[in-house]
Amino acid sequence: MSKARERLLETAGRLFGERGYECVGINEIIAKAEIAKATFYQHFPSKEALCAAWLRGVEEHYAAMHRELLDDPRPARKKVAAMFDLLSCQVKSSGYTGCPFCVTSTMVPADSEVRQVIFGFRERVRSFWHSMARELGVKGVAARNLGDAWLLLNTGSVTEAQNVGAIWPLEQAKKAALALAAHASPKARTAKVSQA
Amino acid sequence: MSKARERLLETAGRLFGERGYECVGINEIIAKAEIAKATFYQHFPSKEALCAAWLRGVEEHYAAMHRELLDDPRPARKKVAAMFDLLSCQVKSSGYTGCPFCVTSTMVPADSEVRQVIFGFRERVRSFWHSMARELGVKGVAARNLGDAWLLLNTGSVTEAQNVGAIWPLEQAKKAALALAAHASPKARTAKVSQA
DNA sequence: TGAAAAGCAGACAAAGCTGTCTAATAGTGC
DNA sequence: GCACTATTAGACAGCTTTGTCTGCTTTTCA
Repeated sequence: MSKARERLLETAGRLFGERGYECVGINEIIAKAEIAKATFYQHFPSKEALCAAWLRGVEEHYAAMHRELLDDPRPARKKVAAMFDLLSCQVKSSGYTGCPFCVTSTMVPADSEVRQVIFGFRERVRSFWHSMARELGVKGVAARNLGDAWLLLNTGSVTEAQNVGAIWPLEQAKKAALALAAHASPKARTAKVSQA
Repeated sequence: MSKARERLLETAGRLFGERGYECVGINEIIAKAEIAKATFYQHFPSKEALCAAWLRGVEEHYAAMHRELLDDPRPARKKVAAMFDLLSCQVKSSGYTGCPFCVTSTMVPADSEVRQVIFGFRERVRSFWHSMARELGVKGVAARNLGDAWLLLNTGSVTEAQNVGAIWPLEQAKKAALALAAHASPKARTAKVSQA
Protein backbone atom coordinates (compact mmCIF):
# COMPACT_ATOMS: atom_id res chain seq x y z
CA MET A 1 0.00 0.00 0.00
CA SER A 2 1.30 3.42 -0.94
CA LYS A 3 2.27 5.88 1.75
CA ALA A 4 -0.40 8.37 0.73
CA ARG A 5 -3.21 5.84 0.78
CA GLU A 6 -2.08 4.55 4.14
CA ARG A 7 -2.00 7.99 5.69
CA LEU A 8 -5.39 8.86 4.22
CA LEU A 9 -6.99 5.74 5.66
CA GLU A 10 -5.43 6.27 9.04
CA THR A 11 -6.43 9.92 9.28
CA ALA A 12 -9.93 9.35 7.94
CA GLY A 13 -10.44 6.48 10.37
CA ARG A 14 -9.47 8.63 13.31
CA LEU A 15 -11.70 11.54 12.27
CA PHE A 16 -14.67 9.43 11.17
CA GLY A 17 -14.45 7.55 14.44
CA GLU A 18 -14.30 10.71 16.48
CA ARG A 19 -16.98 12.80 14.84
CA GLY A 20 -18.80 10.61 12.36
CA TYR A 21 -18.79 10.32 8.58
CA GLU A 22 -21.09 13.24 7.91
CA CYS A 23 -19.26 15.69 10.18
CA VAL A 24 -15.84 15.25 8.59
CA GLY A 25 -15.02 16.68 5.17
CA ILE A 26 -12.54 15.63 2.54
CA ASN A 27 -10.73 18.93 2.90
CA GLU A 28 -10.07 18.33 6.57
CA ILE A 29 -8.92 14.78 5.95
CA ILE A 30 -6.42 15.70 3.27
CA ALA A 31 -5.17 18.67 5.30
CA LYS A 32 -4.57 16.55 8.42
CA ALA A 33 -3.07 13.74 6.35
CA GLU A 34 -0.95 16.28 4.44
CA ILE A 35 -1.97 14.82 1.11
CA ALA A 36 -2.93 16.83 -1.96
CA LYS A 37 -6.51 16.69 -3.08
CA ALA A 38 -5.58 15.39 -6.53
CA THR A 39 -3.68 12.56 -4.88
CA PHE A 40 -6.67 11.70 -2.78
CA TYR A 41 -8.88 11.32 -5.82
CA GLN A 42 -6.27 9.14 -7.49
CA HIS A 43 -6.63 6.65 -4.64
CA PHE A 44 -10.34 6.86 -3.90
CA PRO A 45 -13.08 7.73 -6.37
CA SER A 46 -15.20 9.40 -3.69
CA LYS A 47 -15.55 10.14 -0.01
CA GLU A 48 -17.92 7.23 0.34
CA ALA A 49 -15.37 4.83 -1.14
CA LEU A 50 -12.87 6.04 1.46
CA CYS A 51 -15.40 5.34 4.18
CA ALA A 52 -16.07 1.85 2.87
CA ALA A 53 -12.33 1.13 2.70
CA TRP A 54 -11.92 2.33 6.28
CA LEU A 55 -14.75 0.12 7.53
CA ARG A 56 -13.34 -2.87 5.68
CA GLY A 57 -10.09 -2.32 7.55
CA VAL A 58 -11.90 -2.19 10.88
CA GLU A 59 -13.80 -5.32 9.91
CA GLU A 60 -10.52 -7.15 9.32
CA HIS A 61 -9.24 -6.02 12.68
CA TYR A 62 -12.30 -7.34 14.48
CA ALA A 63 -12.29 -10.54 12.47
CA ALA A 64 -8.73 -11.25 13.61
CA MET A 65 -9.68 -10.51 17.21
CA HIS A 66 -12.65 -12.86 17.03
CA ARG A 67 -10.63 -15.62 15.37
CA GLU A 68 -7.96 -15.33 18.02
CA LEU A 69 -10.51 -15.53 20.79
CA LEU A 70 -12.25 -18.55 19.31
CA ASP A 71 -8.90 -20.35 18.99
CA ASP A 72 -8.00 -19.51 22.57
CA PRO A 73 -7.89 -22.71 24.66
CA ARG A 74 -9.48 -21.17 27.77
CA PRO A 75 -13.01 -22.20 28.78
CA ALA A 76 -15.80 -20.38 26.96
CA ARG A 77 -16.96 -18.49 30.02
CA LYS A 78 -13.54 -16.88 30.47
CA LYS A 79 -13.50 -15.94 26.81
CA VAL A 80 -16.86 -14.19 27.01
CA ALA A 81 -15.55 -12.17 29.92
CA ALA A 82 -12.37 -11.45 27.98
CA MET A 83 -14.36 -10.16 25.01
CA PHE A 84 -16.18 -7.65 27.17
CA ASP A 85 -12.88 -6.63 28.75
CA LEU A 86 -11.48 -6.02 25.28
CA LEU A 87 -14.48 -3.84 24.41
CA SER A 88 -14.04 -2.02 27.69
CA CYS A 89 -10.43 -1.20 26.81
CA GLN A 90 -11.49 0.16 23.44
CA VAL A 91 -14.19 2.34 24.92
CA LYS A 92 -11.75 3.67 27.49
CA SER A 93 -9.21 4.59 24.83
CA SER A 94 -9.11 8.29 23.99
CA GLY A 95 -11.36 9.64 21.29
CA TYR A 96 -13.57 6.60 21.13
CA THR A 97 -17.12 7.53 20.27
CA GLY A 98 -18.92 4.28 19.65
CA CYS A 99 -18.90 1.38 17.26
CA PRO A 100 -17.73 2.71 13.87
CA PHE A 101 -20.38 0.69 12.09
CA CYS A 102 -23.28 1.84 14.26
CA VAL A 103 -22.11 5.44 14.12
CA THR A 104 -21.81 5.39 10.35
CA SER A 105 -24.98 3.43 9.78
CA THR A 106 -27.34 6.36 10.21
CA MET A 107 -25.36 8.67 7.97
CA VAL A 108 -25.28 6.72 4.73
CA PRO A 109 -28.14 5.90 2.38
CA ALA A 110 -29.70 2.47 2.69
CA ASP A 111 -28.50 1.16 -0.66
CA SER A 112 -24.89 2.33 -0.52
CA GLU A 113 -21.76 0.21 -0.60
CA VAL A 114 -21.00 1.31 2.96
CA ARG A 115 -24.29 -0.13 4.12
CA GLN A 116 -23.31 -3.49 2.64
CA VAL A 117 -20.06 -3.47 4.61
CA ILE A 118 -21.93 -2.64 7.80
CA PHE A 119 -24.44 -5.37 7.17
CA GLY A 120 -21.73 -7.96 6.60
CA PHE A 121 -19.96 -6.96 9.77
CA ARG A 122 -23.04 -7.27 11.95
CA GLU A 123 -23.67 -10.73 10.48
CA ARG A 124 -20.14 -11.79 11.32
CA VAL A 125 -20.26 -10.52 14.88
CA ARG A 126 -23.52 -12.35 15.37
CA SER A 127 -22.07 -15.64 14.19
CA PHE A 128 -19.07 -15.09 16.47
CA TRP A 129 -21.36 -14.99 19.49
CA HIS A 130 -23.25 -18.02 18.23
CA SER A 131 -19.99 -19.96 18.00
CA MET A 132 -19.14 -18.86 21.51
CA ALA A 133 -22.47 -20.15 22.78
CA ARG A 134 -21.90 -23.52 21.15
CA GLU A 135 -18.45 -23.67 22.73
CA LEU A 136 -20.17 -23.40 26.08
CA GLY A 137 -21.95 -26.66 25.31
CA VAL A 138 -25.29 -25.12 24.45
CA LYS A 139 -27.01 -26.63 21.41
CA GLY A 140 -29.51 -25.76 18.72
CA VAL A 141 -31.99 -22.97 19.23
CA ALA A 142 -30.75 -22.36 22.76
CA ALA A 143 -27.30 -21.55 21.39
CA ARG A 144 -28.80 -19.08 18.98
CA ASN A 145 -30.76 -17.43 21.75
CA LEU A 146 -27.75 -17.18 24.05
CA GLY A 147 -25.52 -15.91 21.26
CA ASP A 148 -28.06 -13.27 20.28
CA ALA A 149 -28.41 -12.17 23.89
CA TRP A 150 -24.65 -11.72 24.12
CA LEU A 151 -24.61 -9.84 20.85
CA LEU A 152 -27.31 -7.47 22.09
CA LEU A 153 -25.42 -6.90 25.34
CA ASN A 154 -22.34 -6.19 23.26
CA THR A 155 -24.09 -3.69 20.99
CA GLY A 156 -26.10 -2.17 23.81
CA SER A 157 -23.18 -1.61 26.14
CA VAL A 158 -21.00 0.03 23.52
CA THR A 159 -23.84 2.29 22.38
CA GLU A 160 -24.85 3.21 25.90
CA ALA A 161 -21.25 3.88 26.90
CA GLN A 162 -21.02 6.34 24.06
CA ASN A 163 -24.32 7.98 24.96
CA VAL A 164 -23.54 8.60 28.60
CA GLY A 165 -19.77 8.86 28.35
CA ALA A 166 -19.07 6.23 30.99
CA ILE A 167 -17.85 2.66 31.16
CA TRP A 168 -20.36 1.14 33.57
CA PRO A 169 -22.37 -0.24 30.62
CA LEU A 170 -19.46 -2.50 29.69
CA GLU A 171 -19.04 -3.80 33.23
CA GLN A 172 -22.75 -4.41 33.63
CA ALA A 173 -22.98 -6.13 30.25
CA LYS A 174 -20.19 -8.48 31.28
CA LYS A 175 -22.05 -9.40 34.48
CA ALA A 176 -25.28 -10.02 32.60
CA ALA A 177 -23.50 -12.06 29.94
CA LEU A 178 -21.95 -14.29 32.58
CA ALA A 179 -25.26 -14.63 34.37
CA LEU A 180 -26.88 -15.79 31.15
CA ALA A 181 -24.01 -18.20 30.61
CA ALA A 182 -24.43 -19.66 34.07
CA HIS A 183 -28.13 -19.98 33.43
CA ALA A 184 -27.74 -21.68 30.06
CA SER A 185 -24.80 -24.03 30.37
CA PRO A 186 -25.74 -27.45 31.77
CA LYS A 187 -22.31 -27.87 33.33
CA ALA A 188 -22.38 -24.49 34.99
CA ARG A 189 -25.89 -25.00 36.28
CA THR A 190 -24.93 -28.27 37.89
CA ALA A 191 -21.92 -26.62 39.48
CA LYS A 192 -24.12 -23.84 40.80
CA VAL A 193 -26.68 -26.18 42.30
CA SER A 194 -24.00 -28.25 43.97
CA GLN A 195 -22.59 -25.04 45.43
CA ALA A 196 -25.92 -24.16 46.99
CA MET B 1 -48.76 25.91 20.25
CA SER B 2 -49.06 27.70 16.93
CA LYS B 3 -49.83 25.72 13.78
CA ALA B 4 -46.51 26.62 12.19
CA ARG B 5 -44.45 25.51 15.16
CA GLU B 6 -46.40 22.30 15.41
CA ARG B 7 -45.89 21.46 11.75
CA LEU B 8 -42.20 22.31 11.95
CA LEU B 9 -41.68 20.01 14.91
CA GLU B 10 -43.60 17.20 13.30
CA THR B 11 -41.78 17.45 9.98
CA ALA B 12 -38.35 17.88 11.54
CA GLY B 13 -38.97 14.91 13.81
CA ARG B 14 -39.84 12.70 10.90
CA LEU B 15 -36.84 13.76 8.82
CA PHE B 16 -34.33 13.78 11.68
CA GLY B 17 -35.55 10.34 12.65
CA GLU B 18 -35.28 9.00 9.15
CA ARG B 19 -31.92 10.38 8.08
CA GLY B 20 -30.30 11.96 11.11
CA TYR B 21 -29.74 15.52 12.25
CA GLU B 22 -26.73 16.21 10.10
CA CYS B 23 -28.26 14.87 6.88
CA VAL B 24 -31.36 17.06 6.96
CA GLY B 25 -31.21 20.77 6.21
CA ILE B 26 -33.41 23.65 7.30
CA ASN B 27 -34.40 24.28 3.70
CA GLU B 28 -35.79 20.80 3.31
CA ILE B 29 -37.64 20.98 6.61
CA ILE B 30 -39.38 24.27 5.82
CA ALA B 31 -40.18 23.12 2.28
CA LYS B 32 -41.78 19.88 3.48
CA ALA B 33 -43.58 21.66 6.32
CA GLU B 34 -44.65 24.41 3.91
CA ILE B 35 -43.49 27.12 6.27
CA ALA B 36 -41.56 30.23 5.27
CA LYS B 37 -37.98 30.49 6.39
CA ALA B 38 -38.60 33.75 8.24
CA THR B 39 -41.39 32.07 10.17
CA PHE B 40 -39.09 29.25 11.13
CA TYR B 41 -36.55 31.64 12.60
CA GLN B 42 -39.27 33.38 14.56
CA HIS B 43 -40.05 30.12 16.34
CA PHE B 44 -36.58 28.66 16.71
CA PRO B 45 -33.33 30.60 17.00
CA SER B 46 -31.36 27.88 15.23
CA LYS B 47 -31.46 24.42 13.76
CA GLU B 48 -29.95 23.02 16.93
CA ALA B 49 -32.74 24.55 19.03
CA LEU B 50 -35.27 22.83 16.79
CA CYS B 51 -33.49 19.55 17.34
CA ALA B 52 -33.47 20.02 21.10
CA ALA B 53 -37.19 20.86 21.07
CA TRP B 54 -37.91 17.75 19.03
CA LEU B 55 -35.96 15.52 21.41
CA ARG B 56 -37.71 17.06 24.41
CA GLY B 57 -41.01 16.11 22.80
CA VAL B 58 -39.83 12.55 22.27
CA GLU B 59 -38.62 12.46 25.85
CA GLU B 60 -42.08 13.44 27.08
CA HIS B 61 -43.66 10.75 24.97
CA TYR B 62 -41.38 8.09 26.41
CA ALA B 63 -41.80 9.41 29.93
CA ALA B 64 -45.58 9.02 29.64
CA MET B 65 -45.17 5.51 28.29
CA HIS B 66 -42.87 4.55 31.15
CA ARG B 67 -45.15 6.07 33.76
CA GLU B 68 -48.12 4.25 32.35
CA LEU B 69 -46.28 0.96 32.37
CA LEU B 70 -45.07 1.41 35.94
CA ASP B 71 -48.63 2.16 37.09
CA ASP B 72 -49.97 -0.87 35.25
CA PRO B 73 -51.24 -3.44 37.79
CA ARG B 74 -49.95 -6.47 35.90
CA PRO B 75 -47.03 -8.48 37.30
CA ALA B 76 -43.60 -7.08 36.55
CA ARG B 77 -42.63 -9.91 34.24
CA LYS B 78 -45.57 -9.22 31.95
CA LYS B 79 -44.69 -5.56 31.92
CA VAL B 80 -41.10 -6.21 30.88
CA ALA B 81 -42.41 -8.29 28.00
CA ALA B 82 -44.89 -5.53 27.15
CA MET B 83 -42.13 -2.95 27.02
CA PHE B 84 -40.19 -4.96 24.46
CA ASP B 85 -43.38 -5.48 22.49
CA LEU B 86 -43.89 -1.72 22.45
CA LEU B 87 -40.36 -1.20 21.18
CA SER B 88 -40.99 -3.87 18.59
CA CYS B 89 -44.04 -2.01 17.30
CA GLN B 90 -42.05 1.19 17.03
CA VAL B 91 -39.25 -0.46 15.12
CA LYS B 92 -41.75 -2.06 12.78
CA SER B 93 -43.41 1.26 12.05
CA SER B 94 -42.46 2.76 8.70
CA GLY B 95 -39.46 5.01 8.48
CA TYR B 96 -38.06 4.09 11.86
CA THR B 97 -34.28 4.24 11.86
CA GLY B 98 -33.24 3.76 15.45
CA CYS B 99 -33.50 5.53 18.78
CA PRO B 100 -33.65 9.27 18.06
CA PHE B 101 -31.29 9.98 20.92
CA CYS B 102 -28.66 7.46 19.86
CA VAL B 103 -28.90 8.56 16.26
CA THR B 104 -28.49 12.22 17.14
CA SER B 105 -25.83 11.65 19.76
CA THR B 106 -22.96 11.23 17.32
CA MET B 107 -23.83 14.29 15.27
CA VAL B 108 -23.80 17.03 17.88
CA PRO B 109 -20.85 18.46 19.80
CA ALA B 110 -20.29 17.16 23.30
CA ASP B 111 -21.14 20.40 25.09
CA SER B 112 -24.32 21.31 23.23
CA GLU B 113 -27.81 21.69 24.65
CA VAL B 114 -28.90 18.70 22.61
CA ARG B 115 -26.31 16.55 24.35
CA GLN B 116 -27.80 17.54 27.70
CA VAL B 117 -31.25 16.42 26.57
CA ILE B 118 -29.84 13.10 25.39
CA PHE B 119 -28.00 12.59 28.64
CA GLY B 120 -31.11 13.28 30.71
CA PHE B 121 -33.13 10.85 28.66
CA ARG B 122 -30.67 7.99 29.03
CA GLU B 123 -30.64 8.58 32.80
CA ARG B 124 -34.41 8.42 32.92
CA VAL B 125 -34.66 5.23 30.90
CA ARG B 126 -32.08 3.64 33.16
CA SER B 127 -34.05 4.48 36.28
CA PHE B 128 -37.20 3.13 34.64
CA TRP B 129 -35.57 -0.27 34.27
CA HIS B 130 -34.26 -0.09 37.83
CA SER B 131 -37.80 0.52 39.08
CA MET B 132 -39.01 -2.40 37.04
CA ALA B 133 -36.39 -4.65 38.63
CA ARG B 134 -37.44 -3.59 42.11
CA GLU B 135 -41.07 -4.31 41.20
CA LEU B 136 -40.00 -7.85 40.47
CA GLY B 137 -38.94 -8.15 44.10
CA VAL B 138 -35.23 -7.84 43.50
CA LYS B 139 -33.38 -5.65 45.98
CA GLY B 140 -30.27 -3.53 46.29
CA VAL B 141 -27.33 -4.10 43.99
CA ALA B 142 -29.05 -7.05 42.33
CA ALA B 143 -31.88 -4.76 41.23
CA ARG B 144 -29.38 -2.35 39.73
CA ASN B 145 -27.66 -5.15 37.87
CA LEU B 146 -30.88 -6.55 36.52
CA GLY B 147 -32.18 -3.12 35.54
CA ASP B 148 -28.94 -2.30 33.76
CA ALA B 149 -29.02 -5.61 31.92
CA TRP B 150 -32.54 -4.85 30.72
CA LEU B 151 -31.49 -1.37 29.69
CA LEU B 152 -28.59 -2.75 27.66
CA LEU B 153 -30.86 -5.28 25.98
CA ASN B 154 -33.23 -2.43 25.20
CA THR B 155 -30.52 -0.22 23.70
CA GLY B 156 -28.78 -3.11 21.97
CA SER B 157 -31.88 -4.50 20.34
CA VAL B 158 -33.06 -1.17 18.98
CA THR B 159 -29.60 -0.34 17.64
CA GLU B 160 -29.09 -3.77 16.12
CA ALA B 161 -32.56 -3.73 14.56
CA GLN B 162 -31.64 -0.50 12.85
CA ASN B 163 -28.27 -1.85 11.71
CA VAL B 164 -29.57 -4.99 10.11
CA GLY B 165 -33.06 -3.81 9.20
CA ALA B 166 -34.86 -6.65 10.94
CA ILE B 167 -36.91 -7.20 14.06
CA TRP B 168 -35.35 -10.38 15.42
CA PRO B 169 -33.20 -8.32 17.81
CA LEU B 170 -36.34 -7.17 19.61
CA GLU B 171 -37.71 -10.67 19.92
CA GLN B 172 -34.41 -12.07 21.12
CA ALA B 173 -33.97 -9.23 23.60
CA LYS B 174 -37.37 -9.99 25.06
CA LYS B 175 -36.45 -13.64 25.52
CA ALA B 176 -33.15 -12.76 27.18
CA ALA B 177 -34.84 -10.18 29.42
CA LEU B 178 -37.36 -12.75 30.62
CA ALA B 179 -34.63 -15.31 31.15
CA LEU B 180 -32.75 -12.86 33.33
CA ALA B 181 -35.96 -12.10 35.21
CA ALA B 182 -36.59 -15.77 35.85
CA HIS B 183 -33.02 -16.12 37.01
CA ALA B 184 -33.15 -13.14 39.36
CA SER B 185 -36.58 -13.14 40.97
CA PRO B 186 -36.83 -15.36 44.08
CA LYS B 187 -40.49 -16.10 43.41
CA ALA B 188 -39.90 -17.02 39.79
CA ARG B 189 -36.95 -19.22 40.69
CA THR B 190 -39.04 -21.13 43.21
CA ALA B 191 -41.78 -21.57 40.63
CA LYS B 192 -39.29 -22.84 38.10
CA VAL B 193 -37.75 -25.36 40.48
CA SER B 194 -41.17 -26.67 41.48
CA GLN B 195 -42.02 -27.09 37.82
CA ALA B 196 -38.93 -29.23 37.25
C1' DT C 1 20.46 8.83 -17.95
C1' DG C 2 15.84 8.79 -18.89
C1' DA C 3 11.18 7.42 -18.83
C1' DA C 4 7.24 6.28 -16.10
C1' DA C 5 4.74 6.74 -11.97
C1' DA C 6 3.36 9.21 -8.11
C1' DG C 7 2.59 13.28 -5.70
C1' DC C 8 2.23 18.32 -5.33
C1' DA C 9 -0.46 23.13 -4.84
C1' DG C 10 -4.28 25.20 -5.62
C1' DA C 11 -7.81 27.37 -8.68
C1' DC C 12 -12.29 26.38 -9.94
C1' DA C 13 -17.28 24.88 -10.64
C1' DA C 14 -21.58 23.75 -8.93
C1' DA C 15 -24.08 22.92 -5.29
C1' DG C 16 -25.34 22.94 -0.57
C1' DC C 17 -25.68 24.91 4.04
C1' DT C 18 -27.40 28.35 7.93
C1' DG C 19 -29.03 32.50 8.99
C1' DT C 20 -30.58 37.62 7.82
C1' DC C 21 -33.40 40.77 5.79
C1' DT C 22 -37.00 43.20 3.04
C1' DA C 23 -41.38 44.05 1.65
C1' DA C 24 -45.83 42.52 1.08
C1' DT C 25 -49.99 39.98 2.73
C1' DA C 26 -53.45 37.70 5.86
C1' DG C 27 -55.89 37.35 10.02
C1' DT C 28 -57.57 38.96 14.59
C1' DG C 29 -59.20 41.73 18.39
C1' DC C 30 -60.94 46.32 19.51
C1' DG D 1 -61.53 51.43 10.27
C1' DC D 2 -57.22 50.46 12.73
C1' DA D 3 -53.50 48.64 15.07
C1' DC D 4 -51.09 44.55 15.89
C1' DT D 5 -49.29 40.19 15.06
C1' DA D 6 -48.28 36.21 12.28
C1' DT D 7 -47.02 34.65 8.02
C1' DT D 8 -45.49 34.81 3.29
C1' DA D 9 -41.86 34.47 -0.76
C1' DG D 10 -37.58 34.88 -1.80
C1' DA D 11 -33.19 37.47 -2.47
C1' DC D 12 -28.94 37.57 -0.33
C1' DA D 13 -24.48 36.99 2.32
C1' DG D 14 -21.02 34.17 3.71
C1' DC D 15 -19.41 30.01 4.19
C1' DT D 16 -18.55 24.91 3.29
C1' DT D 17 -18.97 20.90 0.61
C1' DT D 18 -17.47 17.35 -3.09
C1' DG D 19 -15.17 16.66 -7.06
C1' DT D 20 -12.42 18.21 -11.51
C1' DC D 21 -8.65 19.98 -13.72
C1' DT D 22 -4.06 22.11 -14.92
C1' DG D 23 0.59 22.47 -14.61
C1' DC D 24 4.52 21.36 -12.05
C1' DT D 25 7.84 18.57 -9.17
C1' DT D 26 9.54 14.53 -6.97
C1' DT D 27 10.43 9.75 -6.68
C1' DT D 28 11.38 5.27 -8.49
C1' DC D 29 13.42 2.00 -11.15
C1' DA D 30 15.63 -0.11 -15.14
